[in-house]
Amino acid sequence: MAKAVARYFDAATDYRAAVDQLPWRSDPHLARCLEEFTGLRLLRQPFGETLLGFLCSATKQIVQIKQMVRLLAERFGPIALPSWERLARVPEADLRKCLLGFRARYIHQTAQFLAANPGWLEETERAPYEEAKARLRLLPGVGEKVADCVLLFGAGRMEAFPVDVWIIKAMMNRYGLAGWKPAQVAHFGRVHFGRHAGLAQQYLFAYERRHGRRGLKLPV
DNA sequence: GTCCAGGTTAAAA
DNA sequence: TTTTAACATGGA
Repeated sequence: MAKAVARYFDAATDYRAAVDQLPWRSDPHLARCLEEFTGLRLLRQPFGETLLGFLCSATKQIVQIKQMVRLLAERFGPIALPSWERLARVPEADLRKCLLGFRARYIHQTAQFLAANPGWLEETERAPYEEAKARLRLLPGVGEKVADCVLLFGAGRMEAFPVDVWIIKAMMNRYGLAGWKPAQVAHFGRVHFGRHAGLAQQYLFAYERRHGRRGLKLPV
């Protein structure tokens, strides 16, 4: 498990330098997260696989997302995850059998689009952050959050700051941003955490998953 | 049985 | 422009 994941770490990233540029000196909560999760690393997964994984993620628990991805690999891979080229030849009804629910349509339509536009995904991966994000958002099922996840974990863009329910909770519980909407939280995150906001996001996420389980209000 | 899960979309206000 | 509901499914 650890081994399989480890090959996806981005060894080229200088994490010491990146972490040092985060505002931990003026942010006690971030400092606490950095201390508790020393050695935390970002995944660097293949771009297309990351897109597929996060197209499965909407309002699903992580264990269930893993299950969906595993079924896709077993059913259509069959060794690893199926390519988009392969997925384009899979009927939507067959995708639905992988517990995907309404996400099956997202994957099906995305596969059709990618099949009709060869090289589009590779170009997107190479594009500057804002442009890459805008392109990804053209795909059905890809909004702000998923686009940022694909760029952070699939392209190593550390300026991406995905805002999910855990980050909403973290901002509410640790930063007093109760009632803030996702777009507002995203803006705060980019401004407050800076160039490596995505790295900070992972620390906040890890901390909130460990300590913020259940309930919206928690002792800080 | 009810609520929620690493959201997005289209319609309605 | 902002808010609301629907979307599928399974675990807590």
